[in-house]
Amino acid sequence: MRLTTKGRYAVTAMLDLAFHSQKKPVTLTDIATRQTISLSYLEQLFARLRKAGMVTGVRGPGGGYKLSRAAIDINIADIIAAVDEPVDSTKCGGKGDCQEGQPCLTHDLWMGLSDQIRSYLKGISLAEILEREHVTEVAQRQGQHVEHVVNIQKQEELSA
Amino acid sequence: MRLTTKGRYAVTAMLDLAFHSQKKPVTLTDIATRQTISLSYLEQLFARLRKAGMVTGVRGPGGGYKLSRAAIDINIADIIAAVDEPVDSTKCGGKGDCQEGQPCLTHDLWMGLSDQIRSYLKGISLAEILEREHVTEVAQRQGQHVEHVVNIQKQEELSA
DNA sequence: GTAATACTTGACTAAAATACTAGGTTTATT
DNA sequence: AATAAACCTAGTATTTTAGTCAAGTATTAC
Repeated sequence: MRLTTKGRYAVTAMLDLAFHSQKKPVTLTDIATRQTISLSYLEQLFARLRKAGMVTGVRGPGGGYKLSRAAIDINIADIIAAVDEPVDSTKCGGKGDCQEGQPCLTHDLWMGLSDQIRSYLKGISLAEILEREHVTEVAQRQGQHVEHVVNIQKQEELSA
Repeated sequence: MRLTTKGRYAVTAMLDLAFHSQKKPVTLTDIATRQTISLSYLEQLFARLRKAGMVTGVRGPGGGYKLSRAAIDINIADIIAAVDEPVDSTKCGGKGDCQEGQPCLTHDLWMGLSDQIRSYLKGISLAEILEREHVTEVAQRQGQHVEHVVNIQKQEELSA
């Protein structure tokens, strides 16, 4: 499990999508504008997210992207895994037969830690982040849409 | 908080150091050999770890590196922070005044998540990882100390 | 059907990070 | 003095990141 800016872009875009695609699909142009990410870079990321089955593209005028599942069923670990190249972090190809068994000692240690982080991020859904952060932070700053937010959360609870 | 191969190398090296520096200092050459990391790369990493006050260098023959504190007082987040360049992940320099307040929405969301990961990793010490992983995995492979392992496992079961 | 809008694909690139190489200088032990 | 080790500095090849650019294909409103 790696945590890079690429993964951050993906999570950021997915959060934006989860927040804005309640009614109609959201265009990548919109996300690119709001999050100041280049459109083509977003296209690359969303191609992977689509292959991973997390988003659905709607073509034609009025189209865009929407989440394939409810926001509560999409976790952070899957988003990051979708856009990241899977790197083989072991030098022995996972066979555990480095010289004298020792070098793989810390490989195992690290991978155990990595798994912990992964399962931790698996336990966090888009919906949870929006719930947790959004209402307190953003609605305050924007000073509006508070009722709207609350309504959306209720809808999500029903569909979950 | 980023999680890259650089951080993994640092954690790996620190785990190796924690494991092998019980009595005398450990040379970077030893770590480089065991973990198949280039010596000079290790030197770069340990220069940062030393500046962060996590390791102490002992010069001269018989010298090497040792932990500055007990392994239980060194956490993973600090190790990664020590070797990583701090990147400003906000486009507005943390001032929160991107256009119309919107772009910083997801910045905040992500940084909240990043803080969660950081505090999670802050709660994991080198000593804990060694305890948790080491005995079961490595000793088995080495084909010795089995009784010792069994005893420790029983202790873990009791404490679990 | 045409046009508008959206998504797809592939080639390319500048900049940064990664991992390493080489060569030195101190410092302390023997 | 010789040696072993940390410590320092600079450079460098490779890979990844974070895009850009160009030319498509697909869908729907009209």
